[in-house]
Amino acid sequence: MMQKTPAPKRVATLSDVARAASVSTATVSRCLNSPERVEETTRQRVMKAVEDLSYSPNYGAKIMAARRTNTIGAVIPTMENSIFARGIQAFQEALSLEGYTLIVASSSYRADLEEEQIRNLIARGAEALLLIGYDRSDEIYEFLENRRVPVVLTWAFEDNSDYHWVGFNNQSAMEMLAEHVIGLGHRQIGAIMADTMMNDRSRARLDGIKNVMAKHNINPDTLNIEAVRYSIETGGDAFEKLMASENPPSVVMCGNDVLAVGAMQRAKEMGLKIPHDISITGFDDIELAQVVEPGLTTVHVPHSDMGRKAAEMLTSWINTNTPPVSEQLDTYICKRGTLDTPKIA
Amino acid sequence: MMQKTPAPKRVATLSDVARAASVSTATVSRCLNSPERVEETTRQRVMKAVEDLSYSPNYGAKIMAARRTNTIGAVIPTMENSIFARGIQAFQEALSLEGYTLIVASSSYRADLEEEQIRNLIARGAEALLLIGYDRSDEIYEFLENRRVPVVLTWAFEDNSDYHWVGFNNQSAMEMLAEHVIGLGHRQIGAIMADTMMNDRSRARLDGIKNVMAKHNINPDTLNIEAVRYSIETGGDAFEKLMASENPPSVVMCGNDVLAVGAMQRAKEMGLKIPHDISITGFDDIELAQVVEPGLTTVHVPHSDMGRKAAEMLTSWINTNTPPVSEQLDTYICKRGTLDTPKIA
DNA sequence: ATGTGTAATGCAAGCGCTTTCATTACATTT
DNA sequence: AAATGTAATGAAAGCGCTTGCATTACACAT
Repeated sequence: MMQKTPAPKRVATLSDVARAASVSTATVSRCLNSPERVEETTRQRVMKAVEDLSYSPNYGAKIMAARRTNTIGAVIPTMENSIFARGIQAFQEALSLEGYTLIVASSSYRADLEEEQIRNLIARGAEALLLIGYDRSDEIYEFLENRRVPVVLTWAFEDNSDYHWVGFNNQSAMEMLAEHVIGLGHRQIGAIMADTMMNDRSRARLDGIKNVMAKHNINPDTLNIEAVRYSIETGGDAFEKLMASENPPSVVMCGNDVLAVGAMQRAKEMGLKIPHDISITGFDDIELAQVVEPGLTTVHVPHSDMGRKAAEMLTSWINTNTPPVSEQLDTYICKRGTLDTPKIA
Repeated sequence: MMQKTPAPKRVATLSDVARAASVSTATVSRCLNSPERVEETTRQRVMKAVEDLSYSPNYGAKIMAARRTNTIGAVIPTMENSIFARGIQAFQEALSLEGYTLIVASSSYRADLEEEQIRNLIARGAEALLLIGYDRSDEIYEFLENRRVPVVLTWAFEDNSDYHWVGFNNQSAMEMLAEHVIGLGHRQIGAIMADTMMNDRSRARLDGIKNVMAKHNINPDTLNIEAVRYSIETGGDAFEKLMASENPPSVVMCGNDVLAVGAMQRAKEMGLKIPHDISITGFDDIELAQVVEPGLTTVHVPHSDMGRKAAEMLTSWINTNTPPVSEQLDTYICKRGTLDTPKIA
């Protein structure tokens, strides 16, 4: 079987089925989409033909004729690590409850690719979109608005915004953590963040740290920042660089858990005891954070809630044609074992 | 903006653009799909109209008219943890190099959902499919064959098979690990596996352990098995159960890394030292495995290679209409710190 | 028998695009 | 000036489906 893919025989269409079952295409269509509207005996005959011919509807034709796709799209920066996994999983579960299908695309944190993916999803018939953060070109927002596409922005939150959000305030979340860190006595702080170009979440988190430093009369310019791509490896490299600087930090605050775990690993390799010799914090509270040792002190983000609520907002928006009200979710500090008072020099 | 979604004004179509630019729809289509075939000045006029109207092609119409989708589908058991993430990421990167788009669906390890998703992807125009393992109904294989859909099976491998594979032999991979484990002196073995119903990988791995036990004259019936869903939590619970049994194992071999990490965590909570008091092994070698402490001894699976090769096979199959030859990839034991000789009772 | 209401079915238009084939416009050759 | 070739464009035929409307079949009431 499948050995030599025989001459590409045409695939069965609705009218093939109709012919085989000696009915009209309309009847076949109804059998498939609203079976109660066709008589039992006819339906059985039709279904048999469907079966025999391995018929499967052509989606293109279907959405064109029906003008509905029941599809919602999401474009996320990456599928590689699990930062977005839990949220998207919850999103998709909630969507399927409402009868929608999710299609996901990833942008590799690149604005141009994201834009392409957005257009792609729309072209593919996505009736609404979940997007991460808000840093993107005016053109694409304009495009979305022209097409009247319901869009909900997640993983961030902004008051008095024209957009619709379900997320959290990255800056104040990080401020909370920074307060805690500085309260513990840390003065020399290092930061490992994602590149802040076109990454509003990362930028907000960084601003959070700086704000709190300023508030406590620590010159924000003394914040030693490494901007890198998200990965365990790069997190480790950044950590090493930070520690090699002339005023090595007593705490390294990381833009997310992946980076933090990379830093932790490298610290261990360098013979540093966490948190005795060096404190490290993360952001996101993904699986990884509770699995490393010691457990990573991080900011807990309500991934599942966010996904679920985003789904509710979007489906209700589609159904009622009324934009939903934005919703701000809470984060909290998840204290585990990587943060302590600074080591006495 | 977006404040109250005004009356759902019709979205621009190709002919709207054509009218706006005073050309025929054919010309607009050519501008978009083979710009070199239309004169510079005309093209500019058309592109301006496209821009002005925020035109975006209707995918349904497009695939219907062009009879091509440039889309390849994959259905994976879960997106939640990162077991499949690296492989799929590589798959998608390789595909996009060839000009294909990937659409992913997940089945939650449920055969019925997987079948639904497969039909869905086909209906949506997937020209080929990547599937995990081979446990699925005859009907769906028949369906796929009738429709002449190129399908490559991954994460497993079988010789002399009618299907096309790019993967590895789960059983012999696990046998290799079991040999090592038993060679270290372990006799009382525990296993935490995914439910083996409709999960060929899990079944093969389990068989691997039993085989090697038999070979070394250890009664395979003494293998203490816990079958659970994949998660850290359930892995921990299973571990606890295993240790509470009357002949607690000196080593717990887990069906994958997620389970193993769960077991490790619980072991620590129970005050057990790894690997001194208890040895634990995993399977997959995902990120998690190198991050826990001690590092998890596990079977390394060539995720990225598998994804990349699967993409090559599928695109070449589509292009040449010739099924590719299957490819078996190697796994190896990744020795880290969770496996040692059994503790002397 | 005839009339009426209802459920089952068919007819055919049209969804928005691509593509073949024909036409037109223009440059080049004779 | 006529003939020829070439590049740019347009006309129109579908692609496979849904669905509004028309038709038919049949049960029941008159």
